[in-house]
Amino acid sequence: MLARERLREDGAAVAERLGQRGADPAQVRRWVELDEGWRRAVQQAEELKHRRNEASKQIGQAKARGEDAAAEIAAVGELKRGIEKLDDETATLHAEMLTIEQSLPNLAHDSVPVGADEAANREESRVGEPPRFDFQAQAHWDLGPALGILDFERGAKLAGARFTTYLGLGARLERALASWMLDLHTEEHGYLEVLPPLLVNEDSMFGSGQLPKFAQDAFRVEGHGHYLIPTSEVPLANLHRDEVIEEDRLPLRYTSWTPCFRAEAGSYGKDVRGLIRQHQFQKVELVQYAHPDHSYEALEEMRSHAERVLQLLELPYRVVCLSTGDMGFAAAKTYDLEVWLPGQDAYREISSVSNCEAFQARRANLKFRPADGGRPRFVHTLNGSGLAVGRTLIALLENYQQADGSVTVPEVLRPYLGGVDRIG
RNA sequence: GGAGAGGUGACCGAGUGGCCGAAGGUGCACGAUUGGAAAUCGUGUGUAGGGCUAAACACUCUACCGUGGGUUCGAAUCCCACCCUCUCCGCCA
Repeated sequence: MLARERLREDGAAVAERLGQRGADPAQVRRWVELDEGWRRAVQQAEELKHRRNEASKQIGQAKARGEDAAAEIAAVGELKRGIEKLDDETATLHAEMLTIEQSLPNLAHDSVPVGADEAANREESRVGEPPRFDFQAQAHWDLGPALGILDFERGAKLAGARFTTYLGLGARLERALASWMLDLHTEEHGYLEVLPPLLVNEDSMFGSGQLPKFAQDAFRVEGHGHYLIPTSEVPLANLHRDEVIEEDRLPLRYTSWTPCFRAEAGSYGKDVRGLIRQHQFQKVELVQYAHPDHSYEALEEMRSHAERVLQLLELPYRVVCLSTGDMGFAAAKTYDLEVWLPGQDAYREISSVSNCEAFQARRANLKFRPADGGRPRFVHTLNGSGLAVGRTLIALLENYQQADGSVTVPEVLRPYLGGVDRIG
């Protein structure tokens, strides 16, 4: 959520900037209107409550003296009706304000390119050379089944479209990748490994921004009110919900390897083949709670942590700064890492690293107490994939494929695969 | 799932209708004391929202004692529902 003071004092500018993100500027204007009415009503209601409280005090004292207070009690009845009416009014106005606030996306950072969609994204850098094959490169959806390590038909049989079953070295490679990534982030990048609940409550989904607006994207467990996490960003960003962190503990860095579940509503016909877009996939996630003054340094740092994974795997990739129109709801600035996929002859997203500034912190009430003893302030939260494991496996299969259909295993992973250096 | 106990400020803990935003203690901050420290003494120490203000934790009002409703002139305190924690039983990886 955005800061209310921001909407109040700078409504016109906010409306314009949110318009660049595809939000409806009229919503902001409506909010400003509601806010004026709400504050007026709150003021009146509080005035009446003050009078009621005073009168009640008088009544109490009169009764203590043994006097009859029937007349005073009758007079308070009048106030009560006024309070009730004003309370109803404020509640109605406030409810609509909340609906709007909760549906407004974050404001983009000044350095973000302005544009309607991914066409306006800005390429920041390219690292590594796409491999040249002297044979016809295959896509992972051909390589995997041929090697007997991915089974799309049986995934579909067991669960339906967008589900896959991994077998043998496929399953093991996925596990090895995740395990290696976690070790890298915990041992070299300073993250604390977390194994969180995979089902979370509504408050958690609200805190990180999935609810209420994107309910259709999530799987909800019927009869329990729990949601399957769409990313471990959700539990990690809610870890300190309603807490005040001492400043000297910042930044807090967490990493987690979990399955992620996404309904993929509205993605019909997109990436229907292969592992790219699944209802269930695994991801190693990075989350930081940073001091507001240092969150953009933290963003660059976190991006480098994700890049490191690709560099060590020697996978070619590029870095893209998402435009205002392509960014996610909670983000103020996002870098996507896109890995080269020879089977598709294209760069595809394998990691997304964002600074949400105080957007999630306001929703989840994440604060820190300044070292100078001042009042608690909102932290900045950052999240990034480090990396999407399934997509990393795709990238390995496609980039490391050989003419005979086998796949070599990158050096760094071999210890995690019991020394196996080739699949197939 | 069954039975019981309990949820109060950073923490412990008192409080069964008004004088309670909340005793007392611990912690923390500042001050006194000291050569310095400990001990001791004093003062202060919640969050959110509104108003006022150039701005402000300066002032003022409102709300908050697990959550949401209700009763009452008045609720931490009474009533209802729900959530969570703990203990025992059952079940179970």
